[in-house]
Amino acid sequence: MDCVSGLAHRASPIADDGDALRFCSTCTFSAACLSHGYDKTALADLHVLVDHVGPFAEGEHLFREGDAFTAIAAVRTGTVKTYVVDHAGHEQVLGFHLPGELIGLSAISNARYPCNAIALDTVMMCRFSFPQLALLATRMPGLQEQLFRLLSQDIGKAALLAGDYSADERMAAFLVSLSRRYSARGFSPTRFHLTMGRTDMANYLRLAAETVSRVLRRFQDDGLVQVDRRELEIRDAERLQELARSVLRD
Amino acid sequence: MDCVSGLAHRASPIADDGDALRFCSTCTFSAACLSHGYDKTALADLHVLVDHVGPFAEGEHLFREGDAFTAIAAVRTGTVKTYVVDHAGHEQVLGFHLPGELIGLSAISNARYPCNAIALDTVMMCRFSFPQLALLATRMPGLQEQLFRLLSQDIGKAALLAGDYSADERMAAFLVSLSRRYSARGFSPTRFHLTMGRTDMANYLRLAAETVSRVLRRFQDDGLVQVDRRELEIRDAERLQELARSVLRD
DNA sequence: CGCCCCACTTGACCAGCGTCAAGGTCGTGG
DNA sequence: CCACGACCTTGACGCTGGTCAAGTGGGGCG
Repeated sequence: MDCVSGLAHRASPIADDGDALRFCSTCTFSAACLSHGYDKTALADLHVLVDHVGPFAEGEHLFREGDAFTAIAAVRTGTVKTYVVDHAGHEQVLGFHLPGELIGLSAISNARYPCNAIALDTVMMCRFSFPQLALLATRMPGLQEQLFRLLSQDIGKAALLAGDYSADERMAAFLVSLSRRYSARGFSPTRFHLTMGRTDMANYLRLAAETVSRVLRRFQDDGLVQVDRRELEIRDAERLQELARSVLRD
Repeated sequence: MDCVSGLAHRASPIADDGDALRFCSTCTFSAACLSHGYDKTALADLHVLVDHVGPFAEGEHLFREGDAFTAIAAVRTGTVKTYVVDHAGHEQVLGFHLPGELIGLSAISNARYPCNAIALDTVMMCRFSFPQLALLATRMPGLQEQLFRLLSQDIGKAALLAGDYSADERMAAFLVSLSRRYSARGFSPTRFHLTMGRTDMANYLRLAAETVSRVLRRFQDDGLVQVDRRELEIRDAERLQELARSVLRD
């Protein structure tokens, strides 16, 4: 099985021309992100330990809870959902990972993935062998520093949804976060496609799916957003941000 | 001000004899924890960049949100509470740090502390200069690995309380967690002193102080615990763990 | 010794959100 | 074109836990 947690597979439709890396902007971006700058020799060093994997079809698992961890991965295209299932069978969504974002940092501590990862649409990934990355980091202080920084960042992020916020605040924060993240990758900050269903959003925000539906409805009636099925338009970013402020802390 | 976030101060009542490190077991433990083993030369290397700070009196701040970050610190004695204040003035407790536990890992990403830290009783700390630690890590792969592991661990921990659990589950998980952590440091797993007030517990568990009171009362009536003011005895660890299971995921 | 203050407890009430149940709508395949 | 199913919406109702208010009790200080 073509899987992020393995290292054997290296097929990529983009790699066929023998010099794939030049064409993979996300990959270059990820490498730059890791090396914290576009230093040429650093990027070259990083590129040799990058692996392109995918495509994964919608509904396909990238890895499952308990799988051995060997590599961290960056999303190139598509959306990845990470989640755990509690002993009552309820799904707890931990996050949605958009293009350019890293997956797997929380797996380092036990060398096993602590959660499942599934593709919400067609997903392509860049995979970085972690042992090799760590080894390289001992020779590149900038890389080490950046890894520390990325890890540290994720600690704070997790605490974000842990507060006791209202359904409105959660939803607003979620939409603002999506908007900012899409915007950072060059997509429209005001119009985007929700790649996850209402149930996934609900499980992420710790709400019932019905509540998600009702809140979105009310946001629309209040002129904050325009929702049609999974297409979303933000119509009053100002007020939405105001609602999200206490959650996002900015 | 004697503060963890600064590096100038080095006074320690224990350091007076000129060879303090031998006597600071927590410090040695922390160093060992960081180097992931008791390798002698590694410990020696680590010891030279350790700083003993304190004592901090109850209510004294170790650092505040926005302070410049230079060092991570391990609690030697006492309890440290980390928290943020939302724009409505409500305190959100992020964690309680017992002897042997590290503070400050989430500050690496921005080089600023993202939260406040306050002593709940008399607190002594070991401080490790982070730049020096990172430098040393480039020469000691084991240390680097351990730092990655510790950072990664904290990512998962934060997600713990993020689920939508009942008041009972939260409280049970909190007590079981305290019990295990005290036990790991050689204290009794069944009898310990709650160093935080009901309000602090409530703000940590995202409950109202009244609810904390009621749940503890009911736990006592059901024979799960015996509470007298801040003294706590666990009387039925079995059932308490069963209640906490879904939160702790074990 | 006694007063006060603060942390905690207890009770009554209420609201937000989850649950259950019944529609609605879109896309797909026969 | 219709029928089915998945996903979403909408409504009615109830429970958990928050809020408000009134006690209780222990520790510290005069």
